[in-house]
Amino acid sequence: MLRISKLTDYATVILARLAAEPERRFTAAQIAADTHLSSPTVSKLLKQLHRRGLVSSTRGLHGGYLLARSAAQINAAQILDALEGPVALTECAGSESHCCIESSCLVGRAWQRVNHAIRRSLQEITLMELAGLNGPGNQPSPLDRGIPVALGRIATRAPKREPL
Amino acid sequence: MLRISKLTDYATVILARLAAEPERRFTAAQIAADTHLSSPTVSKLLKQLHRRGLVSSTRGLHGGYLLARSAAQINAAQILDALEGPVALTECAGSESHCCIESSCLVGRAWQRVNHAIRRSLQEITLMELAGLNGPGNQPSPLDRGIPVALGRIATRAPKREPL
DNA sequence: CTCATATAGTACTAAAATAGTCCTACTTTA
DNA sequence: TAAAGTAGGACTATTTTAGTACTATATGAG
Repeated sequence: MLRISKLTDYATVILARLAAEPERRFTAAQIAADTHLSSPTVSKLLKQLHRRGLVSSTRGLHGGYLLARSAAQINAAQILDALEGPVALTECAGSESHCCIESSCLVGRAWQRVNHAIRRSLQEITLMELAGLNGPGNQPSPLDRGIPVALGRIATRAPKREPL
Repeated sequence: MLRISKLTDYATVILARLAAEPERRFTAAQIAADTHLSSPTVSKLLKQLHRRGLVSSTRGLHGGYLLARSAAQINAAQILDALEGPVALTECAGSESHCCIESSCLVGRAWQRVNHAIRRSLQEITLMELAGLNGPGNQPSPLDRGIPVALGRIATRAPKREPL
């Protein structure tokens, strides 16, 4: 029903690998071998992750990649954003009038709120949790707190359905 | 970042239109005119919604479509399911061993939980809310209750990443 | 200073999912 | 029995996604 792209999934796998050994500098080839992903794909993703500031890189001999900050400071929303950009559940790009009638745009508004709710929940999920690195303590996830969605009554005037 | 397909969005628009006048029987052409969607697309979607039991249909002269049950009894998860089927955030179809290493599948497991959390939140959202039909009372949405995600520690044995 | 080993960036190709259209068959009622 | 409607499937085009290849640039070792 809701999907993330394969590449985003791969990126999470790659980040999880880096998170498992935060001190170690990995070459793209090493990660490819560890994750069984194709090496060009891994390179491509690491480049993208670097551009978005999730990993830091060193060029040249003995170069490689490193998590830019600790796994606890990286969350799922950031990973999604890095790979897929700020795309929303629905896209009603640009003009607000020729795509749908007023009632339909109210629907769009509702989706947008759902979108925000999901996004908030994604922000609560750290890479540490995604990577299963919660430590031996089995402490409860911060996600056990609830996520309010607050989809109350919607304004009468049709608002623009804009990306997240 | 997360997307639903255009068709699913359209379907919501169509359902919202039906919900606005629950007594009235709409022809596909009428809905198309109201929503400014193309008539073949509307027909296609209504057929699909009928097959999934969200709308009831009457054939022949003066036939048309009607919401199968009240807008309060239809939720967003049902709509998504009807249109997109039980697809999950990640798809690690079938075999569990040749797609990724153990740690990566732990990642998959985490996505699955996120998936469930999102799904639960979607189930809380009724068509009434999506259509902005909460009535003049401006009563708070049932979604103001929190949604626990419960992404705690994950098992060590790599589980299969299966669809929702 | 030069070579080997890495990342960085860009462009291209192939495959798959999505969106949209068309056509034919069946049903009901006037 | 004809008109107005839904039901269903097949087909096409478009877009997105995934994957590959190639070139440039940076770094450190000998």
